[in-house]
Amino acid sequence: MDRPAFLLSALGLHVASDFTERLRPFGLEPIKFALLAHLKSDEGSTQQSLADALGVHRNAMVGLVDELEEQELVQRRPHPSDRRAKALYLTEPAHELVERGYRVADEQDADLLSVLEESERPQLISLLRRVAEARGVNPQAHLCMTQNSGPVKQPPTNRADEDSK
Amino acid sequence: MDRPAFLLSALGLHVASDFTERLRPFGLEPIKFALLAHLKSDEGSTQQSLADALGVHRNAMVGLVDELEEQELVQRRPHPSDRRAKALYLTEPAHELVERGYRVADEQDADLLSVLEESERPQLISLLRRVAEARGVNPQAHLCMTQNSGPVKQPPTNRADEDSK
DNA sequence: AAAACATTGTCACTTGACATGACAATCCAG
DNA sequence: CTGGATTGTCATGTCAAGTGACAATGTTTT
Repeated sequence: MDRPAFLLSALGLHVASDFTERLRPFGLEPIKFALLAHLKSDEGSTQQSLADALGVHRNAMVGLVDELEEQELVQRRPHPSDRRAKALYLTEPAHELVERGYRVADEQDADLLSVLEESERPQLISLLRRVAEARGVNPQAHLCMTQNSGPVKQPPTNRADEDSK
Repeated sequence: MDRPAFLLSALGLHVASDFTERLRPFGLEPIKFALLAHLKSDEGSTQQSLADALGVHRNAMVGLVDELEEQELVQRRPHPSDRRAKALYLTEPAHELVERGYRVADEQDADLLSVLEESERPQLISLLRRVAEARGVNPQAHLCMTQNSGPVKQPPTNRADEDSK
């Protein structure tokens, strides 16, 4: 079975599930890691804007933030300019946790590429990036790991509209 | 974000979801396509052996076969040598449907690789295959698309047990 | 300013997938 | 023949994800 789609799908599932396991010892799920990482580079943002950035529904953010707040990783503070919204902030432990999460990701990448020659690694990355770009793949939708955000938006097939079809 | 794990996960999700959509017009879900395809190359097998091959639970096969039987794509016949088991067979329409499913997969592969130069396509496939092989990725677990079959079994990291860790 | 409408965070509810456990029928080992 | 395993089936329980509604607040229109 040398079908690239097969390979990509199977590898993607493996990688996602593997990442989940690697994060588990830290009491962190991928989506929560993504949330914290986003927050770290954009503190004070609202639940809504974070939800948009992560591709999850506003309603789902409530439970997510509830749990992270209970773990003392984020704080809900009143938003300075909008009394409807909550401004989210990381605690100090959360900052460290995000760093560790990135290190986990680094390790996974290293393990993944360990079978390849040094020169092949950037090749693979480049090929993947080009395919992902061409297909309009959302670069962070993978952390949701749950449902997919609806049907795949079809990029115009790239080849000048295909022969017969 | 040039992390290969990120890219693979995101691309895998895209590809899986895309395949689901491409199959939808035929009234077929990926897991059912996999089931029919397996059956085509191994007619008369039991639900149990098919379940093992596809990585789904025996209980789940019941509903799957129920629906496929209702669509007149498979038949349950008494197993010749084991009166507990059912032997599964494809109907004629199902044979054609599997062919069409393979053609859909071919089209998806072509679309996926269409951004790459001719010479790069086998490169990507080869790199993916090697990584998948090294990580012990089950070549067809991707069609389940639902949950993952538990924690990823860790291949021995490939590099002579890593420095410090 | 008032009224109409949109947005934010929250909650209750429904839906559907998935795993678990039990069961009868049948097979197989001793 | 008896005890234990296997096959297909069903009835559950559990849990996540989506939907709709809501109060509070912000924004736009008149």
